[in-house]
Amino acid sequence: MLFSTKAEYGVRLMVELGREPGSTPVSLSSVAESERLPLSYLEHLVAKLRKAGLVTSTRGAHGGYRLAKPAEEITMDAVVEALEGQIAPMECFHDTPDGKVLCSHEDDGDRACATKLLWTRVQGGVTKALSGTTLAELVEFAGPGVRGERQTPVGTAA
Amino acid sequence: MLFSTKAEYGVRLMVELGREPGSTPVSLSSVAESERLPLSYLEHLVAKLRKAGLVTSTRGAHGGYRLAKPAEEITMDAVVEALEGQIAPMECFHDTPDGKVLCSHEDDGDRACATKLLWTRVQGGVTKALSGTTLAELVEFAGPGVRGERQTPVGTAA
DNA sequence: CCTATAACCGACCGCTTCAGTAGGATTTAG
DNA sequence: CTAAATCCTACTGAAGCGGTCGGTTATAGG
Repeated sequence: MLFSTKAEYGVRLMVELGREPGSTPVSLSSVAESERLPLSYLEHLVAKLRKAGLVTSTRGAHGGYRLAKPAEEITMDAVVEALEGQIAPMECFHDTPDGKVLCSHEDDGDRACATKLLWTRVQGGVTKALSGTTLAELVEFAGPGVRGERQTPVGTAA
Repeated sequence: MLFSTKAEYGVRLMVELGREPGSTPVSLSSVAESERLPLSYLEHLVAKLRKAGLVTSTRGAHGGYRLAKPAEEITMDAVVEALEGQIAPMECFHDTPDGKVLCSHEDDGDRACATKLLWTRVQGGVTKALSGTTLAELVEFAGPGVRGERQTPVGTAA
């Protein structure tokens, strides 16, 4: 498996938040219920999302979480990276702040690391897929939620 | 990390075999030495490659491993899959024999799984990168090996 | 003020995988 | 016969995964 359920659950959580009109915060427990996921585990995941600046929280009664910016401006590479950590195909594969790709085995004399070409291509494929997908797309793809905000019900004739 | 060192080591091993003219088998110990990898660990990896039909072995003294087919005909998706197992972005994500993509959460009523769109794209990006790369490309990219078969030394003027 | 509801935080736990080691059995060239 | 090699199984320490638990803080409503 390329990713763990942290990415799966976390993305589902983000979609759930993205469904909400905007101003009203959504409680984790309601997300846990509608997605049938353990609340206490979601707490860990949402903490990562918050630290990454993707969601904001309001504490106390009637509190909950909201998207930090509109769903159209949230690309999934940021979301997945917040949840899973740096996305690289291989341990020896860091991309530096300035966008370069490094491989720890580069010092093997002058010859290039045999696998670098392959991992670079894989890296490219993944990041392209992730950064080319916005949260808004997923929200629309998922359709209306379990909760009852059924305006313009998708799937039925207008 | 998307992949473990099993893929890294295994690919390096394949490249090492791909460097050889063809008929003479390469012993694992020589691969282990030139790639500076633990021999006994390579044994596990090469077993997977052999079971996947990517390499053939000859036992006994002067034995070793050879590619089962020319490097141009070996695509890296087969190699990585042999080493890492089924390549899917997410646990709930199987591709059936007939090429379809399945998601375990499909039964959540009639609405599609929110994350399916995302994982499908990631899957596509990865498999495209892997299946679009042949072992021959990597062998050429890596340049001449540590062993002394220096005909047409790359990097020096002809 | 009290209480219910919520976000926060850290410790813990069983399980699986990873990376590697160890020891042996079998095959084969010289 | 012996050295070199593949082959096979079992084991191990460390880390991550998926999840639980208990407790602290903050806040809206009565």
